[in-house]
Amino acid sequence: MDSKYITIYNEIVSNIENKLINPNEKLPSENDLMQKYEVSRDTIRKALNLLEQNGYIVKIKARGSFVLDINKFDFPVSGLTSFKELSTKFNLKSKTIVQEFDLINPDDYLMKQLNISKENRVWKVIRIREIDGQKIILDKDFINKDYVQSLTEEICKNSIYEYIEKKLGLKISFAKKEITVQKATDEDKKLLDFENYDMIVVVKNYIYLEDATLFQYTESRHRPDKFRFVDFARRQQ
Amino acid sequence: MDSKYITIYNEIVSNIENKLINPNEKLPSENDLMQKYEVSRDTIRKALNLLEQNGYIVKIKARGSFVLDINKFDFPVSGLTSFKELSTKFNLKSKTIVQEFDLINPDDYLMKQLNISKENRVWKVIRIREIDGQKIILDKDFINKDYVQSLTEEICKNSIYEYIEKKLGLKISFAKKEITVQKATDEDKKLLDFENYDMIVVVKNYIYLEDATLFQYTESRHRPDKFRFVDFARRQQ
DNA sequence: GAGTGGTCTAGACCACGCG
DNA sequence: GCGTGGTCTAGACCACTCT
Repeated sequence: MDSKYITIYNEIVSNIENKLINPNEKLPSENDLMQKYEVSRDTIRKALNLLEQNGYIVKIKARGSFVLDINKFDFPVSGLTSFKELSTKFNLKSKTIVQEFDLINPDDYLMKQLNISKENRVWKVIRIREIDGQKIILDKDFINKDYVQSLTEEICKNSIYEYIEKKLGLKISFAKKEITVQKATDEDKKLLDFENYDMIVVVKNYIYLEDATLFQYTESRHRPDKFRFVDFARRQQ
Repeated sequence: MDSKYITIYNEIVSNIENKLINPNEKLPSENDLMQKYEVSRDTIRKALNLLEQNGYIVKIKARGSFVLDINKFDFPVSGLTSFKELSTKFNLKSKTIVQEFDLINPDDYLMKQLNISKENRVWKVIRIREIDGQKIILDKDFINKDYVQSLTEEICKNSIYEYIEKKLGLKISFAKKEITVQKATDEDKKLLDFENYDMIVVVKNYIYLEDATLFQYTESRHRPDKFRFVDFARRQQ
């Protein structure tokens, strides 16, 4: 059961996405919305703040809240959205090849990345992502076994996220992401359809659970021409 | 005069940055903070929510709020921070060369990017950013003259942002950012110290004012080896 | 002057973690 | 069972825009 403000948020989001409210149009005032949904102003304000944070509206003091015409569906790699979620969202013909699936002892690099000791065990999953018949992305996932006891190759073919969140009930709360561009390695060139590029876009993801423990490190290596990252940033006051 | 919750936010931020509260330590509970600052709980919660959004803390239900050990100063290109702000923050030896400074009629590409018509006039500023003696970044700014009447080459040598925000009092509210990797152009290779790279990282920025009008389009072209983007993302519920 | 969003207060009940 | 953060309410005053 969602809270009231989440329900209201979702309703307004679908109104915007289904063009029941058009870009640049004004939303009803907070007072009107209070009456419409029969809640307090604070509840309305929570819903509107969420809309603002997620780039659906702008609130302008003494004027009202306005729908933005920034296309939300334009976001290929924003936030924490997984490959599975993205490809289903865009209806892409995609395929995942599990190249390697193992339970390993971490080396020094991994111990540092995952902030663990050599007693820990780590799931190592290497996957190749194919879109429209081209091998574009090389994903390397390293997951602390303390948090995910069992994992199968079958799960990796689908979505690890889905398994972790839905089956295990672990809650992912935030991630730190770093994007750099590096020389492509021989491995990159071997495993991907790399044409003549010599650089690769490396996205490192450090993924944290609700209690702020780091449990997964992911390195996502993209062919440069197929990489696109869109971000929506608000100016801190 | 800042509002109470902003003041409290700033105080806690400086406590965290000055290590008066250490990473992984627990903040006082909302109740304690209410008494300490003599404000209502709502005001404390606003301050804590800001801290959470900006990656300083995690709030865990029924346990408390905890300081994160993610280094905030690790963020080279996050949010809307300008080159000037970044280089002073990191004490980098940097230089800005104004390559071109003009008032132009927009071409088709620019009309589309800035969502304007051919009657509009646009400031065109091309700047080369030098760090540690190397020409690393090529910045192309296009600013709708409707919003910024006068601009000088002198201002461009410093910070356009500073001029716009402090002198003109225009408020930047949000930006849409897109990162891609492209083939470097001859212009890139001519104007930058490009060594042997043939790709360039292109960051397109669409910058909006408080009333949601698009007033600036910026294209920032980075030498691939010197590019780094760090992001902090929260999972939407 | 009416209407808007921004801030702030003082209460309330809840679900959850921990001891 | 106590303390925690999450949600919700009902009121208040302010600065600002619109007309």
